[in-house]
Amino acid sequence: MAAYYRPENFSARQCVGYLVARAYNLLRPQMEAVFDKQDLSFSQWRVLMCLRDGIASTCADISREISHDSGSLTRLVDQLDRRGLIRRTRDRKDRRVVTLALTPAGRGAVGAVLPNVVAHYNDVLEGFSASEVKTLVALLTRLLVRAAEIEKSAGENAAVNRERAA
Amino acid sequence: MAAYYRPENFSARQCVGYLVARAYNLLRPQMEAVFDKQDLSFSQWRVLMCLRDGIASTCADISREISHDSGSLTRLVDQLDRRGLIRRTRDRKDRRVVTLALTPAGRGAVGAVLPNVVAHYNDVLEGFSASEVKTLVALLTRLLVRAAEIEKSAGENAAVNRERAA
DNA sequence: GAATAATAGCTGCCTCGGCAGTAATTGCTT
DNA sequence: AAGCAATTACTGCCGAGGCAGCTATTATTC
Repeated sequence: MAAYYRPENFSARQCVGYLVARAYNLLRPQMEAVFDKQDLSFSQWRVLMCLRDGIASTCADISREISHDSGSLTRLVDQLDRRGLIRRTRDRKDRRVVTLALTPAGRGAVGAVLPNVVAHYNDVLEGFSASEVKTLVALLTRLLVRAAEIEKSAGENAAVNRERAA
Repeated sequence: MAAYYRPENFSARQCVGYLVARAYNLLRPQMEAVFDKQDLSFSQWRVLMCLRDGIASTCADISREISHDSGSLTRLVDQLDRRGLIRRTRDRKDRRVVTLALTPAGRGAVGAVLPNVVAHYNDVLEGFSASEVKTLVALLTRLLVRAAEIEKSAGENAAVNRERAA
């Protein structure tokens, strides 16, 4: 695309980033309320979903998936481990890696909250047709992929700069 | 809509909330990097944009717009005020209210960063047609409106419960 | 094969932002 | 008119999460 936004006619309310931030800031506390009964946080839930859906199974992969730094993830994993919802296993082949897995209790917790999560998202999507939701999901996914690309190339540039400085 | 999601076939990657969170977590640090040169934070930027676009002009309205609590907003306003980017004025009609306005310096700061902001968002939207962006903006806006409705009714329910408890 | 780089996970430290509580002001009720 | 509820802005307090630094392990390079 040539260039959708221009400085002359830029307005926050038409800006994808502004809207995403606003949506996140509205949805997140609502999700926290949904998880409150089960004593879970939204971030913990995201970790559980990564494991349940097979999106990622090591600390490093999960931290990339949910954009948390590795330190923050260690603490999240600590909490879930302490409550017996997940299990840590040191990898045999690569002994740096800790592989995570849902325990039966963890699967149970997910099953217990899932109906409430589903109900809330359906509530938020009231008035949307199925095809509209599909479109939204598809567009957000594309945005995501692109943003991750930018992230990655920014990291590489930083590495190059570090090298130049040395 | 009947019910888009169901517990049986729910997957995180197809979930609007999961995608919004991921998008936010990717976009936000990128925006922080854009503002870094001007010593602005993304949150400060959002306040400035509210004022520039006439979205809101009091602490209370801005705090609702960006979903920050009033305490957090006070501190954001402190920072911007201290740097001379905005001006606080106690309202004459309603003396509880503090009305905010951009100073010339504030307008200058916005103008200085705006091209970089625009450039970054265009970068993120590479590969999107203009109509796709319009669709995404429209769908996100509808999601937002609905989420705000839920937020509001949740607050009313809480008030009712408080009353019942009393 | 030794040296260097890169990656995984972990630990202090610090900032941002949410929560609860406060004072001042206004609106509502009766 | 008077008291009660609601709203605005502000202040301590605390937790979540980012950053820098660390060790252990693996990959790369010479």
